[in-house]
Amino acid sequence: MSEETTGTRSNFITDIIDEHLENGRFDHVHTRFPPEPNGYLHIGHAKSICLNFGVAEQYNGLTNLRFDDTNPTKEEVEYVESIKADVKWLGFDWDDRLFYASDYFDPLFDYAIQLIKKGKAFVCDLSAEELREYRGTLTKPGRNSPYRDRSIEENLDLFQRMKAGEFADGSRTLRAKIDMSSPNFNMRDPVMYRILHESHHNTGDEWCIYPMYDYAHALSDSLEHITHSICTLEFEDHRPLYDWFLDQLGVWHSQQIEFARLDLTYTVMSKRKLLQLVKEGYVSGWDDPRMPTISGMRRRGYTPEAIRAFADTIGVSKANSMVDVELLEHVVRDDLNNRARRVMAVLEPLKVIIDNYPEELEEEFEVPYFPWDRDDSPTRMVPFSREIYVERSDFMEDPPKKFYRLSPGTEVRLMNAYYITCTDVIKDDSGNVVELHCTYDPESQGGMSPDGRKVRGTLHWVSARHAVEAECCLYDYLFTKADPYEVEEGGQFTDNVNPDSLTVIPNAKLEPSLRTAQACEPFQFMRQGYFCADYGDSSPEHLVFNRTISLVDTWAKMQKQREG
RNA sequence: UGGGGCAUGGUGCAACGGCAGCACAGCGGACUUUGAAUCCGUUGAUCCAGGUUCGAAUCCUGGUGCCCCGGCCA
Repeated sequence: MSEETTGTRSNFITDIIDEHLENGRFDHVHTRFPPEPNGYLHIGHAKSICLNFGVAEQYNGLTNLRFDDTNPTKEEVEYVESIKADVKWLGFDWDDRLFYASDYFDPLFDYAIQLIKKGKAFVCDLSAEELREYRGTLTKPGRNSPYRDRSIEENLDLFQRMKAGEFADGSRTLRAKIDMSSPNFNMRDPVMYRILHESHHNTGDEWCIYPMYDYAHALSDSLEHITHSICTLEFEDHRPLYDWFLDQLGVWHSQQIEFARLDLTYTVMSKRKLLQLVKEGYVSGWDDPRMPTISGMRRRGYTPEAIRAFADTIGVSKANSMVDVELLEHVVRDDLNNRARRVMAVLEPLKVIIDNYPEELEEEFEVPYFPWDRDDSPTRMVPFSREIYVERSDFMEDPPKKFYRLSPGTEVRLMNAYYITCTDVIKDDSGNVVELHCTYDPESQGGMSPDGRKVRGTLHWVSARHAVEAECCLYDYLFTKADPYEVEEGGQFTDNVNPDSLTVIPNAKLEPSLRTAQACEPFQFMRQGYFCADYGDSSPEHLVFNRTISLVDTWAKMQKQREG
């Protein structure tokens, strides 16, 4: 039923929800997307966003955006702004339900008092190192803190004074009183509050004690009456603690559900690692088009629809897996194929002089942007003249078999213009081809000849006199290894950074219509790939285009196979 | 036997006791004013061993492999 209306497949999460709806555990669906504002969102977060918003939509439910901002040492407003922008850009709407865990510091404090009064929490004076020692090991149970049996009154007093700022960072914590012999570390009297004399991006200096994730998250979900709290696999062990807090307090009890995070080949997906790439200058910033961040992908020319289609395609499960980046690329190409205007641009120009074309003559051809829909497509005028540029790789003096492009004596079609035949090859002293001379067939205007003779090769071109120059950035994978973490002894993932991930072409030749391209507006440079003007660096005076992704290149693949 | 989780073509996801299917990748072909797109065809999988059953990817038992957990991070 829900499948037909949204196109979303069912999965183990919708199975759980269906069960809850049937057995009456819940009568509606309310999810949340809870990022910590300590970095920019990446494609892995996009999966989670699509999941949370998608599942809610599927059940006519709601989704909150909540910033999980309980650690002021890592969080910044720059990040909250970028996260809001990214979620919006992806096409999701939290309406007026924008929350911060830090909005709940007061009620969270009150809940902590309640737990103390119930004898379920205590102030502990153990140092961090001592606490680690008391916690035990994987196989050995922990030991009770010597402060575990403080009176409720003393705990209340101490906790208030922690809040009042009487104690130094790290000198005391508030801990839940659970079970130091639990095989699950999260239940060995976990820390609920730590002292941090640190300014918070949202609450400023109002607080010097901050709640820990497990405590804050469970209760934030509860306060917002979230039904299904969807998170990643590593929190599976935390669920008993999540449940414990809510049970002890007897409050609204959300169901935590864990799924496998996204892992992509040739990509790192941890905010810490991405931050390192930014800080150490491997990329120009969080929104560098090579980054797997949502802002990087946006800048590169991916559309929100493509990213959502990708999330849809990969599905969701509990199995750790590594998605092949080619799947992402396929979805991006598929999306762009349907929306990108077709234009002509020459990346590596080779001058062609058409000897029998009149020197002063200029023609303009009206060319549709969507060639498969000639009648209804918008068009633009493309100028033609005696000297044009073609792609250097479209000429070979000594071509192999099945090379359908230009070579001495062969005839090819200039897309939407004329047939030309190469008559002469001009080289410099070192033997490099610098210029081609051709003749054209005036009868073949528009790219068809009246005699119907077949011309196999079709080339894109740009009139030299009218060409607009642009910088073009071509991107390759940021890493040379499918798994960037596969390193030599003592190495680290940055050893696998691809030194050729960015190729800048300083002066590509574009057809003049591209002068007015809008940032992020998708174009297909025919026979090359999808490109868009860079929203940061491009201007009418200095055009900069990013290659979003190349076209599938069967010819290049054949060549490679021949070599290998 | 510390605890928790996961195993289906090369990759990701379905099949919920009844013919193992979809997408990507691969391979072959058609078409083509993009060596793109499109269209058609096609190779290829249930971790292992037992058991229950007329029938098991699915249920049971025992193995094996991989992932997560000893922050006052999230």
